[in-house]
Amino acid sequence: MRDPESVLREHQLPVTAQRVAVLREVGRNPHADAETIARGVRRQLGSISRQSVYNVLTVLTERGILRRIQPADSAARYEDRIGDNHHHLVCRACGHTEDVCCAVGHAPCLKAREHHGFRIDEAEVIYWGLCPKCQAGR
Amino acid sequence: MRDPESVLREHQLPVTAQRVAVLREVGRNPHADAETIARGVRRQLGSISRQSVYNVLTVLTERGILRRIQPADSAARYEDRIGDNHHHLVCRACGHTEDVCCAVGHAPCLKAREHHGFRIDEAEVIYWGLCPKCQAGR
DNA sequence: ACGGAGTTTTTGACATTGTCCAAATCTCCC
DNA sequence: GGGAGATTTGGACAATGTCAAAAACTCCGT
Repeated sequence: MRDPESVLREHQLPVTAQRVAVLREVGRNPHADAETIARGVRRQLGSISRQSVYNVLTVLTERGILRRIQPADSAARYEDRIGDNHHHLVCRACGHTEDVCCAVGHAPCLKAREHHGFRIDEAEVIYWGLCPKCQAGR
Repeated sequence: MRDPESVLREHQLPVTAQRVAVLREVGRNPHADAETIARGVRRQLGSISRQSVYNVLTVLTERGILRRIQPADSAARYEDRIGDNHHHLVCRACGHTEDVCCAVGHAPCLKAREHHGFRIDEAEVIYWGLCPKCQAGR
């Protein structure tokens, strides 16, 4: 991701130390959850409130600067790779997550055969399995 | 789903009033969450503890009698339609969920283009959109 | 039927993840 | 530098689960 401060200015968002630090953390640490991001920000700034982490993540997600993913059995995770509609590979054992390219490239990338009258805007795909480390571990 | 008591016996699970009632509720009410199931069971039996609902749902899921789905922003939901690897259509506004047939029919139904060494066993697909009612509501 | 081993259910505390609200603080613009 | 408006903070609260130990129950053999 580009320089956090510029990103914020481009989106007409006031630049605060908390926002800059959160953006930096997400950039360094893709698929991190709120708590992990908070710890990273505390290393940068000394402290940040839990609520601010959530505020910042929510605003950045609403503006499309970050993307939120919420695989089963884990807290919400955030990433700054956005706009390419990629999918995720999640380890059932340790939760480790990798990006995988979408077959089609734009959302919604899959067509449901029946839609029951829904207006569909996204097809979310999560591949579940065991990562190399957890395969070896047993 | 078939008669709950027979299902339990076939799986060599002790038959208890709680298990029978939970199975019946899930059958009547696909995609219900634990709390909704608990309310339904209470109408049948008078009472059930929260923990028992979780115990029963966990056991039945482990045995493959039920399937658990966990879309973002909602509690875990359960269904008794299993084995056909179908996917889900979820309304962003009200959470209403419909089943949609899988294009391929067996898991994993999609191939990731890269797998990063993962051993993949399932491709989970959720289509997000607005259900007919929520489209009309605005 | 009855007894008893082993499982299930219950109860209540606790954990995690997140939201609500009001007060204090900060950013940006003039 | 001042001030309006947005952001951050702190603390309470909510939802969804899990843990552990005691009580109750199911099933099987007799």
